Amino acid sequence: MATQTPAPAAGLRETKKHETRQLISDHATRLFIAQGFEQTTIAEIAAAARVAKKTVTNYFPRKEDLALDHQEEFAASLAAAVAARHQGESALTALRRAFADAVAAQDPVAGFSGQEFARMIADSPTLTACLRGLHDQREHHLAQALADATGARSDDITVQTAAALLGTVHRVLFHRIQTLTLAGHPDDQITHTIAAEATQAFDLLEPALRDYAAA
Amino acid sequence: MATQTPAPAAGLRETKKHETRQLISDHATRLFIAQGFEQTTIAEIAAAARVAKKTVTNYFPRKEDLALDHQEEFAASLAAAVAARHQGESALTALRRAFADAVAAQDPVAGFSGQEFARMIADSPTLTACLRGLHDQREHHLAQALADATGARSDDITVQTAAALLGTVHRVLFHRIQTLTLAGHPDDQITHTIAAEATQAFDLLEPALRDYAAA
DNA sequence: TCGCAAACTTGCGACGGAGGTAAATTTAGC
DNA sequence: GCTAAATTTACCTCCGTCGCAAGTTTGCGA
Repeated sequence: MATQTPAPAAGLRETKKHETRQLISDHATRLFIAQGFEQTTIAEIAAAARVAKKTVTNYFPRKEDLALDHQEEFAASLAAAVAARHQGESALTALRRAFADAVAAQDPVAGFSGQEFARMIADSPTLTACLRGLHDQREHHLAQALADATGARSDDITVQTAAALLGTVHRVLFHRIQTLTLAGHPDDQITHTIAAEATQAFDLLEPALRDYAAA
Repeated sequence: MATQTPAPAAGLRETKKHETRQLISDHATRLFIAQGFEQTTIAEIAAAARVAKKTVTNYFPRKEDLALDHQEEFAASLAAAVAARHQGESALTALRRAFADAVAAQDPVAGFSGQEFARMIADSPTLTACLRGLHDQREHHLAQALADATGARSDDITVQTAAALLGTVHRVLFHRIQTLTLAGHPDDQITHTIAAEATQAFDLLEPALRDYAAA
């Protein structure tokens, strides 16, 4: 009886691990938003969460990891959209749809992160640099997905350029959402504004990439 | 006679300052290339140049500044090309010309930095992140130049998108030159290869931006 | 024309925070 | 209880920043 471990979820150990991680993350975001990212030390976060400093850096190797969550999901989002495109749909069309859906859902991954969060990022050079890196990773993953879709090599100049242009439009719109959020616009208004601007921006790429990577 | 100071250059102080700066910079690049960026400490550089640690960080606030020179020139290059465009020439055409010229001249600012230097950057996450930041600054300056040229606001979505797309093509080609350099291709061959690829890449933007910001 | 003192700049040692290693201690799972 | 993993503790290096001393330029008066 006592040895019947597998049934109740995934063991106490795993549970506590996730709890600790969440505990640290929660205290971190709270302190970051309250005092700013650069102004908050890892020691403070550890003290607030009642754990050792090493435990913090164990779960989150870099300080930025404490602030920016869902990095993997973000980096993979564009590649996933291309991989999941409909029959006969081009990469551009799939990415238009993916963006429109994310905006309609006011997805944090698209840039709807809340005003305080946007302020935290904007005020921290470290975090803006980190965000740039994430956009870059996202572009690389997209290039890989386009290479898979077209049969070309991922370092082919056409693939690279297509991925860069598509990723760039997403990046510009992401920043636009951030800027509007920072300026205090309500999410519903942003959703409306961005929809029109996205059409405009993506339309620029239509002649260049209309049929690129059509399934 | 002895009091005739103004004629010989710009004073003893300025001279020594530049000498010290150059001395530090030279030792830094030598060590970086020899052992890698991350593996070289500021203390080592200071010891090699026979100055105090603080003197190094005084001339070069961040460690990256020791490796990446001509940052201002790089960041301003695209904006300058647009500002100096010919009569009736569009921004796209001006930037095509600027890139072609830089490639023909094998300009370091376009990516012709030498194999060892390219290796140093590629091997260092810090430096690649810094380079991303420079591309970003370059895009911002370009957006400002486009805003000036068209009379629009620099945070206008059209300006932002145009700057991003144009900057992106330059960025992709820059990385391409770096990659080829890293792979050991001689500069003359790269020049030839890149010329064709640049035509291809810029052509993608022709339908979108053919007459944008035409003077 | 000359000297002199105030203001600025350069160089220096010391400190705080991020990130990492190694060993000791606790705690889940068997 | 025993093994293994997680957490803690202590310690270290290195980057980047903060007061302090020394030297140089400049403004002013003689």
